[in-house]
Amino acid sequence: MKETWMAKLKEKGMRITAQREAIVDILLNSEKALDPLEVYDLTRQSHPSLGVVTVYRTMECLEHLGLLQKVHQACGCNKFLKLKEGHHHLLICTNCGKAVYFEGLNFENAFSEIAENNNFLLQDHWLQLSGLCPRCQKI
Amino acid sequence: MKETWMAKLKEKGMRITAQREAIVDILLNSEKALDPLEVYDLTRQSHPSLGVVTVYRTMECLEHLGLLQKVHQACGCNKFLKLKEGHHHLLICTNCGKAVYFEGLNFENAFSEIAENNNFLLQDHWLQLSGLCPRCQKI
DNA sequence: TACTTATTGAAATTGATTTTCATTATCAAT
DNA sequence: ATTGATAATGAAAATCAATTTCAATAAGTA
Repeated sequence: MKETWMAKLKEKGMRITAQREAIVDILLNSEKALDPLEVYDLTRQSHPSLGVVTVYRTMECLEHLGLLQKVHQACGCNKFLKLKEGHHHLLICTNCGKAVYFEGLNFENAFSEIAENNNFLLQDHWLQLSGLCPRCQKI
Repeated sequence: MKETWMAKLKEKGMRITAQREAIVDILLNSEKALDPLEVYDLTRQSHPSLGVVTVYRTMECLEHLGLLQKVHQACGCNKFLKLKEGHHHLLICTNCGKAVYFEGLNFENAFSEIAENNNFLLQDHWLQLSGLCPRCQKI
């Protein structure tokens, strides 16, 4: 996974640096969406000299490369999650933030119909479920 | 409509002021979601001495009273729209921002099933469609 | 190894939002 | 109507996230 990400960076002419590797490590190992300042704090534990700006810039790149996806939550709208190819709908734990991509669902037709009924030309949709993950239900 | 809103303010022990009336007018007459600074600019056209702080505070109250709903869009996550009772799903124009509540849709069961499949306890869901409104399709 | 150029991080800047506080205005009780 | 308690207002200061600037540094190719 990490190899894929670093290869994609290189492919775009970007350089592999210790900072970028550390940031990527944090993002790939997190099961919840993180905002730049959270990534900054986590990454600095192993890389204290890291600057915030680098985190902002790196995360912006990763989003443009299609490796990260922006996730909106009650606790903030600047959170990013590793993108799973082909999946855009998330189930998010309201307690710990754990995010899971779910599948086996096709609402496209229903959405188109609604748009038509309102004379809109459908371009996109946004669906997100939230609740308690298995672990947080037990606490 | 405005009477209902002002009555609700009064009911909660809040006072009716010229500023609040002006802000409520703007929000009730807008067919798109607005953020505090947009409301500030629009309201100042008829009420130049208005302060930004008052707009922030008033909108926060209106949200707590259940009269305004927060709407997240590509163009910002601090936008507020008058809440239509019982409706939470929106169709939003990507060009002009026009927002329409739609109905005739019940995904509750499908959503519950997805949550169950992932061992999550469903608490909430968030669905928003976006596209071009009738007017913007013609431009 | 040297050199080109992308990357970095500190500091300054911006822009939105919040807090503070003295002044003003609302509204209930006279 | 007048008064008075107190809610509301708005200017200014403070805060906080995010962006820009720029000189120093490091990556990776030649």
